[in-house]
Amino acid sequence: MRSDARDNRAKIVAAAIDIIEQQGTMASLNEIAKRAGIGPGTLYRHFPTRDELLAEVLVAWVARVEAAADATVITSKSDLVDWLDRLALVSNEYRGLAASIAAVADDADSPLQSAHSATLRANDRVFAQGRAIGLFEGPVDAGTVGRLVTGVAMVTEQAALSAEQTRAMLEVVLDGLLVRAASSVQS
Amino acid sequence: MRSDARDNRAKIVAAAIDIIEQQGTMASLNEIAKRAGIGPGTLYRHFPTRDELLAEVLVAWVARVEAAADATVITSKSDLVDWLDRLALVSNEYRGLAASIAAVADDADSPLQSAHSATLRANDRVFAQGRAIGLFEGPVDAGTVGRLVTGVAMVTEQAALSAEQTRAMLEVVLDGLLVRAASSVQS
DNA sequence: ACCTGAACACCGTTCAAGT
DNA sequence: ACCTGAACACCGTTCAAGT
Repeated sequence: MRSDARDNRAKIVAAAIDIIEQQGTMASLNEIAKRAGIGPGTLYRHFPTRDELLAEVLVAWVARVEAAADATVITSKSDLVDWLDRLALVSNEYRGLAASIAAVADDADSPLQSAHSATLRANDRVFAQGRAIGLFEGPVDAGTVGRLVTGVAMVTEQAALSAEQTRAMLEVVLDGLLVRAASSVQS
Repeated sequence: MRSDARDNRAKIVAAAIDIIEQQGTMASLNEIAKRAGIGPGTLYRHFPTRDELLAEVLVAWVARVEAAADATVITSKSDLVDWLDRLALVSNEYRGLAASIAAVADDADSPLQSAHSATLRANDRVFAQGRAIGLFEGPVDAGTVGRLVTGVAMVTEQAALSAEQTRAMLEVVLDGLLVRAASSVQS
């Protein structure tokens, strides 16, 4: 890789982080190119699809999601709600992010796959803690949980819901999960 | 209203129904105008915003939602899941519909408000049946239910989920609602 | 090998000019 | 009073021409 190419690539990613932070995952690629000080063709040369660029922008995000899961200690049911809440929040860290990741759920070859599977794994680990301390016993389908949280994140963004409205949904979701997994703790 | 104006309005709505059925709520307005055989300016004269046009397209849809609620008889918990399933399906009748309606949730003056409140009322009536036959006793927040179903509908579309995956989410949601409303029926 | 930027076919939206 | 359709500022995307 030539040094000017390497420089340009870095400039594109920096500009993308900047602009996607402000405008969301659907931000104009031409605008990102302009902000990076390069021609649109150069952006396409380095990132033939929007998702490839987005994947690069999300590298730090994925790390943060995994760190959040690692830092989470579950000692009660409300800790699990807190976790789901945090996950929904993080899924909306950039506008359109939840939708961008959801759109890729069944495409194993997508450059965004690591972002998608990172949230699944994070969820899995946290729920494993819940099981370990006896909050429930039966199986909890990680896919269903992930999809529910994504759905909650998507409405939250689209309808500009308050934190309380979002949490109310997640409490319902968690209660549903716990009943179905034969929770030993009620209410 | 002049007769040519009335004709044009009807042609626009017919074209909009056609094209929105195929392409979803975000279909190109210029394309709708072209299909209607009129200039784009004429479309904007009759429908200054996309939502005003969409509201017209949804008149029949709203009637169908209310008819569906009227035709629904709840005799068991699984009937309620069936209802939620039906509501999610109907929310995705046009691509982008769930999102279009959600975006308008807190705007009482939106032309789409009748579409939004129709789903809320429909839900309310069906859940009232559930309460009447003793499936639960406590209050169920219609807003929370509506948002959850919308969220489920949105992920379903975005991630191209199967009917089974969607239903799995709705079963969790309903169980959560019932626990929180002090259900007298378990599993 | 890589970059530029004009060009293409589209958007939504407006508005002078027509009838 | 209503309609037309060219025009504007934008998209995403491509590709000849440059270095």
